[in-house]
Amino acid sequence: MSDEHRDLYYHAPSHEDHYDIIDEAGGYNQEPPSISSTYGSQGFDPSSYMSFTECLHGSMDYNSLAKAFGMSPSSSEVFSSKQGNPKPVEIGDLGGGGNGENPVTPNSSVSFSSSEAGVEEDSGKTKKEIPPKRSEDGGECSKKEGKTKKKGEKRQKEPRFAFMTKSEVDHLEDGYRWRKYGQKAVKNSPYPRSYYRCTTQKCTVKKRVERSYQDPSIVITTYEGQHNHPIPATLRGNAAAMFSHSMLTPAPMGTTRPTFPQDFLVQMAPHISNQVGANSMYPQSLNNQHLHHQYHQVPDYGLLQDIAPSMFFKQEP
DNA sequence: CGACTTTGACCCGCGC
DNA sequence: GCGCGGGTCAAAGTCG
Repeated sequence: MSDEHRDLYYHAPSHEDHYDIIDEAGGYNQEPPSISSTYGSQGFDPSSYMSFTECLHGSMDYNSLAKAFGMSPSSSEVFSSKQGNPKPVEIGDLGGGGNGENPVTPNSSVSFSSSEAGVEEDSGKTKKEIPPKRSEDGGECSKKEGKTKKKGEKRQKEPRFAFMTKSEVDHLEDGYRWRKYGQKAVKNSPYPRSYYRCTTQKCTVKKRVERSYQDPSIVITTYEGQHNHPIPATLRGNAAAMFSHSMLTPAPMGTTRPTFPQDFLVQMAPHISNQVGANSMYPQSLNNQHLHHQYHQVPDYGLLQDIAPSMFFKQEP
């Protein structure tokens, strides 16, 4: 795919989920980036402003998210802020279907993506997401039944958000409790991908965690679904506050609002690193153990493809 | 003892 | 039809 690096083309497997990855170029080791200048041209709609917390809690819809991202709800785009030269790129499934290649930016620190829920189906892998659960969980159908969903029937796709973070630990604390239910070797990568499920009853949120094979310091975390419950009390202290304050409240007049998802991260970084507070997605531990490592600038967008060719789509089909 | 992790097996969809 | 790869299951092991 070397020639295609510039094209950012990804052969999206039809069965794969598409979601968007937004690479942020905050540059946290320096000073907080100028949010408005970086993405101002992307047409962000302030009214669509929302937080990750909202996303996770289901209080926002994907169209809104997409809107907030400045993209069409049905498209998959990636925005890279390469030095004030934002470039939207479509991307494909980050982990899932993919080929296992780890889409990561060596120099980027936090990026995230999303996909719309229920917009497209997922052919098979998600089947168990709506699972008639298994007996152990309390009376579900047999595993087979769960899998035997009607053939043509499309499974509902859960919304997804993928984050690329620079961290030494694979499993970043995000305020929720997760149970690992699987681990798979990733093709073309020496690092395995771990699968986690929210331990809260009835919460079907899952997340995948994998490490970039190109840059082992980067961890790709993909959230799938939306939490239908608050952050566990024990963790909430740090986790929930941040967003509610820094992200959810309307921007004061004259202040700058982030225009893109990555900006959320950018904006939130200082909060995370300076406050004892966090949000549902980047709570306390991030704050303590990881975030200070996470924000790095993306020097060159092309690099993203070098690193994660499987994840990016060409802008035009 | 409950919660969580590990890990091999299994299932399914897709491409060839 | 077969093989591959991703995703999930579930038994066994580990930990506090």
